Amino acid sequence: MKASTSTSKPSAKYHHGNLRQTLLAAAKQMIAADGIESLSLRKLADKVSVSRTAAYHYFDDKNDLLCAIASDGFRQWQQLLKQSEQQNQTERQKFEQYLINYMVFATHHPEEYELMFGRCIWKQAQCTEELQTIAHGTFQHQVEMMAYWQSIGLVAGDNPLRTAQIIWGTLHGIAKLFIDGVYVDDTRAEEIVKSALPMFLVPKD
Amino acid sequence: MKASTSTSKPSAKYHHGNLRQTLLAAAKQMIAADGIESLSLRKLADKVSVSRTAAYHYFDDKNDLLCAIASDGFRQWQQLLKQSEQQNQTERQKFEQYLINYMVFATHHPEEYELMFGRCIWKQAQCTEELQTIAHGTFQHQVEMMAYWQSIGLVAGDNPLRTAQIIWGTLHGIAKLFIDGVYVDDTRAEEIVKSALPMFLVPKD
DNA sequence: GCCAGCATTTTGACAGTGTCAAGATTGATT
DNA sequence: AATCAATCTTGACACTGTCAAAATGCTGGC
Repeated sequence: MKASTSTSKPSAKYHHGNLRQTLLAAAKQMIAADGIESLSLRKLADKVSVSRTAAYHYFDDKNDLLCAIASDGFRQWQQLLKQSEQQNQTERQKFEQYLINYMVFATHHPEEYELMFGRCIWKQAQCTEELQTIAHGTFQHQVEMMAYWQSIGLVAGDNPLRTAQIIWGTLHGIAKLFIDGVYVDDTRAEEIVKSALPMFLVPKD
Repeated sequence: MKASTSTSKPSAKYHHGNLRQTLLAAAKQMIAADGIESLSLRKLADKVSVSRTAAYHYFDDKNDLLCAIASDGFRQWQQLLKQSEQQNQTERQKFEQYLINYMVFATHHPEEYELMFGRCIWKQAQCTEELQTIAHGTFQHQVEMMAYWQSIGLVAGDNPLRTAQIIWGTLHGIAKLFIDGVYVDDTRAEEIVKSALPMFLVPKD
């Protein structure tokens, strides 16, 4: 199979041309609008004006499609991290920025975040090899960053892995309580994270 | 063979007698075994040897049944808290015990925990008035305890609500990462929480 | 040109789901 | 014993994911 370097024209022909991408885009749009659980392959097919089972030529099953969306989410998150790391700031600022980035990403892409880190894929279904790989890479990177910040005396704690787990847990927990609608007050997730920040740092004085 | 041997009353009568309780018990057992999403009203009805729609006489719909299970979960959690609070320990010990209790409850009743705090009910569907009430009470209690520990100089921070949100977020996040299978290493959730504990406390010296 | 072969898409079908409406059964009350 | 309300069952419908087989259109070899 070859990557079609053809003219990317959205024609409504029998052979769609780039159905895989179209499906992914439409699916993302639909879960952003109505949530993961209200996405059905049939509604998706309808939206793209294609038959019910057309998607099965590009995805093994529904789970495979969701995994693909999650993988895209990880790529997006990695790119955002990359951009942010390039700005030259103090390490303290970078750490704070990382926490805020995490929160902003999670709350701005709640459904994709759920796919990336939620039970839907990780517990219930088995995840694609691609997803497994890219997710693991992201986790690894996360731990390494935490370990670094710890090594330079910015972040408290003596066990890097343990500390990374706790900090990530905190971010994840706050994000999920917001996303799932348990925290519904007007408090912004960002502010909560800023409040939590000193907890993680080595005492200054 | 039927599963009716588990219950002490193998009454296969038309009028079941205590179908509501039987349904709840069987449903809990099923979600504990195979997860929330693989619970169907029809399989549940089968297990209890009753017709497909019998449950509709006691529950508005599937969501209503799940809400009832979640409510029971909150009652169970409240009871566990009560027991634990009666033991006379130092406040510091009580705080630690609270964190551990939370983690043990979450990891020992993962599916019920998901119903209590997860998206399934809080985001996707609307929750029962009963659930709303009991859950709100639990949250309130949680915040009050945190505020108290903060007021006596045990827990750090000057904004009780904010601090409660963060600590709860941390617990929730770590719990969910374990429950959803993102944290799969042999590290025990309890130990992670114990590591996190000093983060929350006012520095000793 | 044309036709075989292949990738792509569709149609048909099936089992499973939640849920509503209407009927059947039973225990209790008059 | 007849009636009634609570309880449970049957029938039906729309919706879901997914498989097998058929249909369609593109492309390369003659």
